[in-house]
Amino acid sequence: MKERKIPKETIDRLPLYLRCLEKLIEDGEENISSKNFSKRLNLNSAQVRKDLSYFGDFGTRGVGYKTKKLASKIREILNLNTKWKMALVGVGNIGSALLTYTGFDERDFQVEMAFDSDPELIGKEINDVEIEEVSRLPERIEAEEIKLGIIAVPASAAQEIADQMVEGGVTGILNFAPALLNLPEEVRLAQVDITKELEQLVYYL
Amino acid sequence: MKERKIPKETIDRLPLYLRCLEKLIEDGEENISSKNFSKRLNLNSAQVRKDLSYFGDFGTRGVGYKTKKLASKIREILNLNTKWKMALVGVGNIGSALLTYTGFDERDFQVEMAFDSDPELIGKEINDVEIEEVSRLPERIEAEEIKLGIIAVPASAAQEIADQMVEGGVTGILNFAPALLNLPEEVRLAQVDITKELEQLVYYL
DNA sequence: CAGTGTGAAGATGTTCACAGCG
DNA sequence: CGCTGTGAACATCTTCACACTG
Repeated sequence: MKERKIPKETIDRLPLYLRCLEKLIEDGEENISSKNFSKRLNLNSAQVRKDLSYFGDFGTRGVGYKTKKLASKIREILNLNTKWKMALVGVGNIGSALLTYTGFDERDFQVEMAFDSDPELIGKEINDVEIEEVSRLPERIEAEEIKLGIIAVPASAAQEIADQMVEGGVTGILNFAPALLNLPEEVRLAQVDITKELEQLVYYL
Repeated sequence: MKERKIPKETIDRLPLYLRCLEKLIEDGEENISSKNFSKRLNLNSAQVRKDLSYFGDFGTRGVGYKTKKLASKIREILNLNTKWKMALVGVGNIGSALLTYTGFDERDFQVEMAFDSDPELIGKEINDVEIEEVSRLPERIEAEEIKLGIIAVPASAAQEIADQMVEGGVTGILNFAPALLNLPEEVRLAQVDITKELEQLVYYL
């Protein structure tokens, strides 16, 4: 293992490796080669080996990678050994879908609190989460030490919410609003932009 | 303008340019320089100029780009001059959020039909769209000449739905299921993978 | 001897720097 | 004179090819 800088593309692929491994483990597979891996994920096998080698020598020459050991290693690399509690802001279409979303691995991610500005919604419960008044956001996430925020408000309100999240001590934001957020250096952003995806998609059609 | 191959990263940025331009137009701005553009989008100004120059010489030296002209040019490049009708499959959390989603520019994208396998849902209407039996999917999208499909079913069912969409003549798929789809060469895929985004995000925290 | 780990080559994307135009 | 458009330099990422090992 070398102390090289890790390409962000490699980080991009780690979740895919992990997902693939978990399927293999379920099927009772004990080992997987980079070749087999690469076939399943439509990658080059050298890519797989290089990606994994950034983090250590996990493989066995002549054999491949042990599925369980590698999965556990990747979970460790990705910081998936604590359950991440998240604060959701904006309980509209997307927000309420996320509150009942079953796609998160419950081991890893959980929406712990939800906020909205609509008085009609305050106090309601969705999936055991009570919707709170958005003005309490910074105070509440600070008190509960929540480090992950999800923004599901209209674009026009997104920056303000982001600022409040940062104020409350969040270090990562998942943003569904089609807005460019200005964040301090140390706060990481992941953007999910459905319209942008569609616009790109139709370019190629 | 050269006949060079256009980087996919450039295509990635076009929707952002467009969104920025539309805001500028709203504000009554007639021109924008690559420098100003780059500040708003956190890019290098040479990047902006290079991206735009792939499609023609849209700028005026000493002045910049005409906001309206450029916006209209980008819409043309992205194929946003027809309204894209979409077929949604899977009216669960995410699916129903998409049916009432107001984030699509209605000029460009519209969910035209929706399908599910749950008999409880068939026949119901959400936002003027009647939910149909998923077995009718290929036939119906072929009849209506729908070219864009949205997959919002569990990962285990995603490939099957994708196949049926292709059978019905879809040429682009937006997939929300955390599954790797196998598609014919000519069908384009856009993937929205919330859990993957979160997993990447926490790597950096 | 099959399959990893990795330098080196190749491909792709970004930034610099400046000629040249309006 | 300011700003575009663009070769050339630079940076990053991917793939090749093979030495080496379990």
